[in-house]
Amino acid sequence: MAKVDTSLVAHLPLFAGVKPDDLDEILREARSARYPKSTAIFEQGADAKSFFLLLHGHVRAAKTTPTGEQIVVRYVAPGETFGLAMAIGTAQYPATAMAVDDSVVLIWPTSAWPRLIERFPSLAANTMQTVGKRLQESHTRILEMSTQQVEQRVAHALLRLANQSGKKLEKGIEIDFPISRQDIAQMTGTTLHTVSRILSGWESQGLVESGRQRIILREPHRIVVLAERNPDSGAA
Amino acid sequence: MAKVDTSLVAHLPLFAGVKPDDLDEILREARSARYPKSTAIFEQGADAKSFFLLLHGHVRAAKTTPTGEQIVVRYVAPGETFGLAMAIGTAQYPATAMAVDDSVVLIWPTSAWPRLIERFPSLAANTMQTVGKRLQESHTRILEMSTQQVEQRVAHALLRLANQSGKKLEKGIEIDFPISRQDIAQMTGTTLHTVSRILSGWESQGLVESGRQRIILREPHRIVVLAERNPDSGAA
DNA sequence: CGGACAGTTTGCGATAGCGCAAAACGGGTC
DNA sequence: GACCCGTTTTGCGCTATCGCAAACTGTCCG
Repeated sequence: MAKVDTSLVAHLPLFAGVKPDDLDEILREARSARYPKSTAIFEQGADAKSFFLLLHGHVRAAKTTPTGEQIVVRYVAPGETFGLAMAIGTAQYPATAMAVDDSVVLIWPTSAWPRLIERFPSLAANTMQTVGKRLQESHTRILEMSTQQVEQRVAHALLRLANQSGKKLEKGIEIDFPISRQDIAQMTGTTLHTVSRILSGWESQGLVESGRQRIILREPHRIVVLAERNPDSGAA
Repeated sequence: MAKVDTSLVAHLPLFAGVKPDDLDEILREARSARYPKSTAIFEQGADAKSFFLLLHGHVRAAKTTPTGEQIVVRYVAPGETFGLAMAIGTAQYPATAMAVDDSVVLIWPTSAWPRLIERFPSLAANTMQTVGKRLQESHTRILEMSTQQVEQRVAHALLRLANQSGKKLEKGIEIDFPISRQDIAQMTGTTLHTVSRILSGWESQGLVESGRQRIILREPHRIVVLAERNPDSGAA
């Protein structure tokens, strides 16, 4: 098993307050693995044998209903953890994780968690913060779904993606991994058709430039305006 | 300050794995307070000076948008904690808490938290579980809002309330605190008008009996069916 | 180079649920 | 016992969004 360079991960929030030597010890318990694009990392409902830290690539966490509909819970960016089922006291993964790009992850066995947090309390504290932040994001999402219309929700979703995984280029900000209209629909609680119509509209106004699983925000500022505008105060 | 009887709270999940003597020490750091019906316990955005454990009554946690719309994040039942901002690393409360019934709470100063979890690690672990559970509930709610129609969401919301705070009586299960159509609307992402229409419909079918801020589920089982039915497989 | 296919666009009805408005209904108060 | 106020009910028109269907397009593959 290849040794993981501590300098690559030392700055991550997860390891804030952990001493270099300790970090070394923590990393020794992990192995790394590569998941090619479009492969599943774990499935919803499967026993949570491991938890993960994403090093490279992008991972989509999605939840499926009994009737087969899906929603995207979140996109994981490099440096973030996922599959933390055990930390929150669940024996099975509550969602499915899939690499949307060729991805490299660190993997710890779930069984190592209790020992790790006992030896390194900041790990527990940092994880708590992470989970807390996700909880607040969920509440924000619920708030948006309750009070905003689809166009605003899509605007917010794209801005968040751009913020989290945007690649700056001359033309604007490009979302740095393949994402389809369907994916955006599943993030915002709508249908791919509606998303397509909205993006078409924006494209003709020069707000975005988009193609097959590719979106560039050309005028982020104007999209912010869209996201925040009160529906009934709009143009004629 | 009146001393809190440890036997009243020892069985709570929050204190699982805490020794009686330790529990005593933990409780010594808390004070208790009474909030009459309809009084605010803390406001969204205010500095998180304290965290709370509900002993009696019911508390509604709600989030308000910049434009004044509200959603109900959750109803707190006796034995549950709320206002855990500091645990999740936030200096301000992300929501407003209001007593919906005369309520009694235990209050710890936020500043006590770091010391408490250091001395009693199970507190931290238990809190992590709680937060994790809430995160999953949020995801479930998002899933429902994305894939189900209003009637099903209302059914789910009422079943959850009945489960959490239902009082069994001969006629059925009564939700044990005052709750308006508006409240239910804010839990399900719809309007009070739509909730009213739905409940009227159910009432005429004998599924519920309801009045001013009062709801009794007369036929929980049939409501479960409603909650789960696939929209397009319904009656003619 | 010619499919074949997944993803995207677009048109066109259908409709669930909203928004407004007005009326009816408790339930507590003086 | 009359009154007042917050809650609930209900009617009615409107529209944002869905759902289906069909055409289109960029990409990968042989």
